[in-house]
Amino acid sequence: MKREIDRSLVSGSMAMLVMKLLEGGDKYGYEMTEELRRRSDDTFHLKAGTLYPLLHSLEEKGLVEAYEREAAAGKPRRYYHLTGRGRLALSEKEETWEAYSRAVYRVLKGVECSAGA
Amino acid sequence: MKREIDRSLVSGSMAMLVMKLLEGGDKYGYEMTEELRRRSDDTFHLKAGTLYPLLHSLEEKGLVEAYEREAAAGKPRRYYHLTGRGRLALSEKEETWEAYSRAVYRVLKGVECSAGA
DNA sequence: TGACATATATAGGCGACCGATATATAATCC
DNA sequence: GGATTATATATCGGTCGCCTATATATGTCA
Repeated sequence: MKREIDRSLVSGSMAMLVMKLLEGGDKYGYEMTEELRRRSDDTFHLKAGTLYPLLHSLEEKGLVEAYEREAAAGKPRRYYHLTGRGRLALSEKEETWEAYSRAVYRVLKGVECSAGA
Repeated sequence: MKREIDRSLVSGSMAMLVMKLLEGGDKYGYEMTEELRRRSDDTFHLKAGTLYPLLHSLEEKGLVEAYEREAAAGKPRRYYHLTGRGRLALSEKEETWEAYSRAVYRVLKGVECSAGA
């Protein structure tokens, strides 16, 4: 079931979603793409070309920390850990998201704010 | 009250919101920025530099039609009308938006899909 | 006269995200 | 043995959404 989402609507929230995944425990990149796809019910297809630069930029900002660990087989994995500042940034982004989606809802459903319409 | 939203989260849905405004009747550009600000409870500050190019592109795609009308005073106003194709595109965008925000909700709230977590 | 609100318009730029491509390792299949 | 696929990370170049800055013209009010 491929419910591919219009890319123009998907912008901006990937950093929040990735950090949200890390809230539940340290993870490596490839794992995140899989988990995001599963948890979003196949809605988000986070690409490698998006994810890895995103993780690097989060690391630069001190929102995540990385460490390498060998896997049972294959290439060693680069795990990411959400820092304290990362948790703070995440909760801010969540608040922002909720305000944003509430506002969209208000416009779409025609809810007027105190002015009865 | 200035609840300015992080721009990186606001991307992508402006075309939908603008068409939604036009669903309630023909409007001119400046009017839309005011109404969007009001209907979103001061969350969306749609700028002229965003709106007018957006309206032009919607017109090119045949989703809206424009006509000029003189105002009681000041510059003549350019009204926009949502076409049939525009209404169709709008309802698609609304569906897309709802699927997207539902998916974000699922990730944020940790709702697993049938796999009990 | 000069500031401000109304009203539309474009150029230039920034940043998010993706496609294409490259890399290395291991398993599977023929 | 060779080809393909899955795992795993990485970068470059490009597209596209939105904004800042700027320009334009008109009317009002101090």
